[in-house]
Amino acid sequence: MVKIENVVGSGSLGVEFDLESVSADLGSIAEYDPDKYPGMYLRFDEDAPLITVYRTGKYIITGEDSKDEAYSTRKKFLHHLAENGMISTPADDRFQIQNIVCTADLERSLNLNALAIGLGLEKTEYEPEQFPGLIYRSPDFDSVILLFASGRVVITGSPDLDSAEQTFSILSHEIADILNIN
DNA sequence: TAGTGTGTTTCTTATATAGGTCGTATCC
DNA sequence: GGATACGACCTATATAAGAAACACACTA
Repeated sequence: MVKIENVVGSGSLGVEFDLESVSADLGSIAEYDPDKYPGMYLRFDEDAPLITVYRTGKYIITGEDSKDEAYSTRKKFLHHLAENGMISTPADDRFQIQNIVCTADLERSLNLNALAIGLGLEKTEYEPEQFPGLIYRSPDFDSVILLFASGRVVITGSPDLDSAEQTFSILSHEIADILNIN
C-alpha cells in the first residue's frame, strides 16, 4: 500500500507581482520577508499547504497529500487573487505536479548491507554513519527510493501515484528475489 | 591586476523515514 | 549533582522557484 505524504506542484501566472504590496493586500495569510527569501509565502489556514509566490508570477504549492487537493488549493489560490483584482480570470497558469513523496511498508525487516549488494552497489548508497537509510537509484525508475531496516520505504521524485505504485511493485519483487536467493 | 561576465551553489518550503547528538526537564 | 527521559534538530532524498554569494574564466 503506497500512501502519498507530500505533493509539490508549480505554475506560472504570466504576470509580475509587487510582492510587497500583494502581501500587504492579502493580510495575515501572506508572509513576505525579502531579506530572508525572495518568495512570498501564502497559507489560507494554520495547517493548510504552503504556496510560495514569486515576483515573476510563478508559484509552488507544497504540503498536500493528494493530487486532487493540490489542484483544489491552486483553484482557491487563483480565485483569491482574482477576487483581489490581482489577476484576470480564467487564468492559464500551466500548473503541473512536479514531485510526489510516498511511503510504503514491505512488512519485513531488512538487512541493508545485504540489500545494497543484492540491488547493486552502483545503484545504491548506504552509509549508516551518515544516514540510516539505503538510497536506491535505478535507471528503471523515475524516482529515488529510501529503504530502512524496519522495512519502511520512502519513494520520492515520482510525477504521479501510478508511477510510485509501479516502482514499489517492482522493488518488492526485486527484494523478494534477493532474499529468496540468500 | 582589475573589471566583467558566466556558471555554480546555497538558501527556503513541504513530507516521510531513522539513528545520532544535544539541550532541557524531571526525579532521586 | 548525577541519571534518565524526552523533545528538537541534524543527517539524506526529490522538486519547483528567485536572489545572493561565491568561484572561475576571460579581456583590457
